[in-house]
Amino acid sequence: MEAALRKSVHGGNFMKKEEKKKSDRNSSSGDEEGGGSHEDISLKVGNRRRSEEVDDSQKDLTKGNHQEDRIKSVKVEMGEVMEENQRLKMYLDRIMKDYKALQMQFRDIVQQENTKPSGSSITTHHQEITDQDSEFVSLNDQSATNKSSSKEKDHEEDDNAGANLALGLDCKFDLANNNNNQSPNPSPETSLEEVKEDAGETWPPQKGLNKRSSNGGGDDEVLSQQNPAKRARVSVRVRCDTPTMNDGCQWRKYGQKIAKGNPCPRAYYRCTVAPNCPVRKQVQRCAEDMSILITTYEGTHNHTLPISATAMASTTSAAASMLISGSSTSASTSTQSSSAPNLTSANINGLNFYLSDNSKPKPFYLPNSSISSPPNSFPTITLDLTTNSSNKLLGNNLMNFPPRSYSSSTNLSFNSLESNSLPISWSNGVLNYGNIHQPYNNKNNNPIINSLSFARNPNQETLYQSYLQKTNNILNSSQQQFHQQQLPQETIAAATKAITSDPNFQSALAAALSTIIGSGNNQQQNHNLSETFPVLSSFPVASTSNATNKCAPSSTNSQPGSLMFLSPSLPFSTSNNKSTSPDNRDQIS
DNA sequence: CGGTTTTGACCAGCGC
DNA sequence: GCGCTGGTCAAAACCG
Repeated sequence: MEAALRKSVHGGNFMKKEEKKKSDRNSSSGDEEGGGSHEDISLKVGNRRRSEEVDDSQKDLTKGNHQEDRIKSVKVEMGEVMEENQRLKMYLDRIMKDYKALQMQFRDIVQQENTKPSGSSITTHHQEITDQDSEFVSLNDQSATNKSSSKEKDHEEDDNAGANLALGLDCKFDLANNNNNQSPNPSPETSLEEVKEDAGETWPPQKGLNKRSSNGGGDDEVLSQQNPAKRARVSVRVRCDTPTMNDGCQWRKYGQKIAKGNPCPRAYYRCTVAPNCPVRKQVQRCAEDMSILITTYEGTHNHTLPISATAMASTTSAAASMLISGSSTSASTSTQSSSAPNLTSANINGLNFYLSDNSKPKPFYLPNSSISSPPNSFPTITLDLTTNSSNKLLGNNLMNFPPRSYSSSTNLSFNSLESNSLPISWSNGVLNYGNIHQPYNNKNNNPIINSLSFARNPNQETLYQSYLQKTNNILNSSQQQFHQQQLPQETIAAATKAITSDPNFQSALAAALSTIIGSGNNQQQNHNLSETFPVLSSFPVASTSNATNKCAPSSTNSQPGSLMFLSPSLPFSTSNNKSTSPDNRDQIS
């Protein structure tokens, strides 16, 4: 009975679909006869329609009529294809131009950084960018700052193999040194320490950490150096059904507590990648929406991060940097009225972060975030990755994300950059790295096979380094040519840093380009892309296939005439990153 | 057996 | 001072 019902329903649907298809076919063929242009029709739709046209044409042939119609339709079809071709070429040209311009700008920035005296205060926007850059480095890899030289020697091989490349700005510094052969400018170590002191970013358990001296002095020493007023937290909201998200790090649960106002327990984790790593995180389900996982990071890793962990670290570090720099900058912008929120800005890793009132532009890449400084608490920036923002890219503009606030805090919105900005799409708050779907396997803690889609293997790193050298040569020869492009300096600087300093961004670019070029034969496309953009060959170009990210439900439907990046994927997986899931036993109702 | 999780207890900050 | 709350500790339990 039930089966019969279902069958009938199915049949009904099928009939409806068939009818609709027919009507579509008729209407489309009518369009063809009208010779109308189909600017906004995507490849997919176009292909389907073309195949249907072929069917129609065959029917026509069987009737012995309309041979001319068929020729006509084929001509129209060819016209469409050519149009699409032109459009794609145009996109590719634009991307190429931007790409090269960004490379050039990046080189300029590197040179400027090399000649810039360290420790100066933020006075101009550009300098702000570079300062934030340093901050980003420090937040990501404090091994450079905290670890003694002996330890660095111990991990020299590891660093050479992966760390430098894994961490965006390390890569950048290497690039600067390799390419320019210039004397070590303010070494990363130097600038990093400054920034680190500035940020006060390592975990200083604000309350009662020192109360138990038996714990050992490792953390206490760190804690005593912290500036409690400047501890930043980065909260990441992710919609996922797994107990915790895999951000690439190893965590050990050390506590669980029922927090007020939330029936779900809050779990406390501590980073166990390094014995004395001060980084901790709290994981809690959102009370309003149990499907939302809120992960709050605090502190800075004092060790080299696994490649798989750099994405999340970059994201959170950038956000934390923004938060910290925002507060410091706002302190300096005393001309603003006290009633209105000060305009604060930062640029971390190529991301423009602005804290501003409503009258100010708010260029942001991240679709949803907010910053809050609740009384008696630490400044916290929240990255809301739960909403499915439009991934559309229209022309050169990045998308406008509507601000979304979920706390009584300063809202951050994301406006498009100026034209000529990178056509990189952020989806769900994080740069869309494509959609390589790795089966979860972290038992061996292998960063390569970890869930992050942009992990590289050593060979790719070698390729990348060789590419960097190549790139520099190309840049030298083409610098003049591209200097003629009058692109907004700040925009380019931001985008340049984003693309050059963070391999993740490069992977994203690869994914974006492969998506732009087409969704047909991905491997072929990626191969071609790699030829066009050698840097892309250094990274595992994120597949744009329709693999799904467990935590980021696919929200993309290719739309006609728009450049779409496929399924949003986070720079981390939401599957458990440990063989024994920390939260498997959570009493999350 | 070693690493991780669980869970009750402890402590400090804060508001009343 | 007292109670509440958040954060942490550490012994026991658990797991591969």
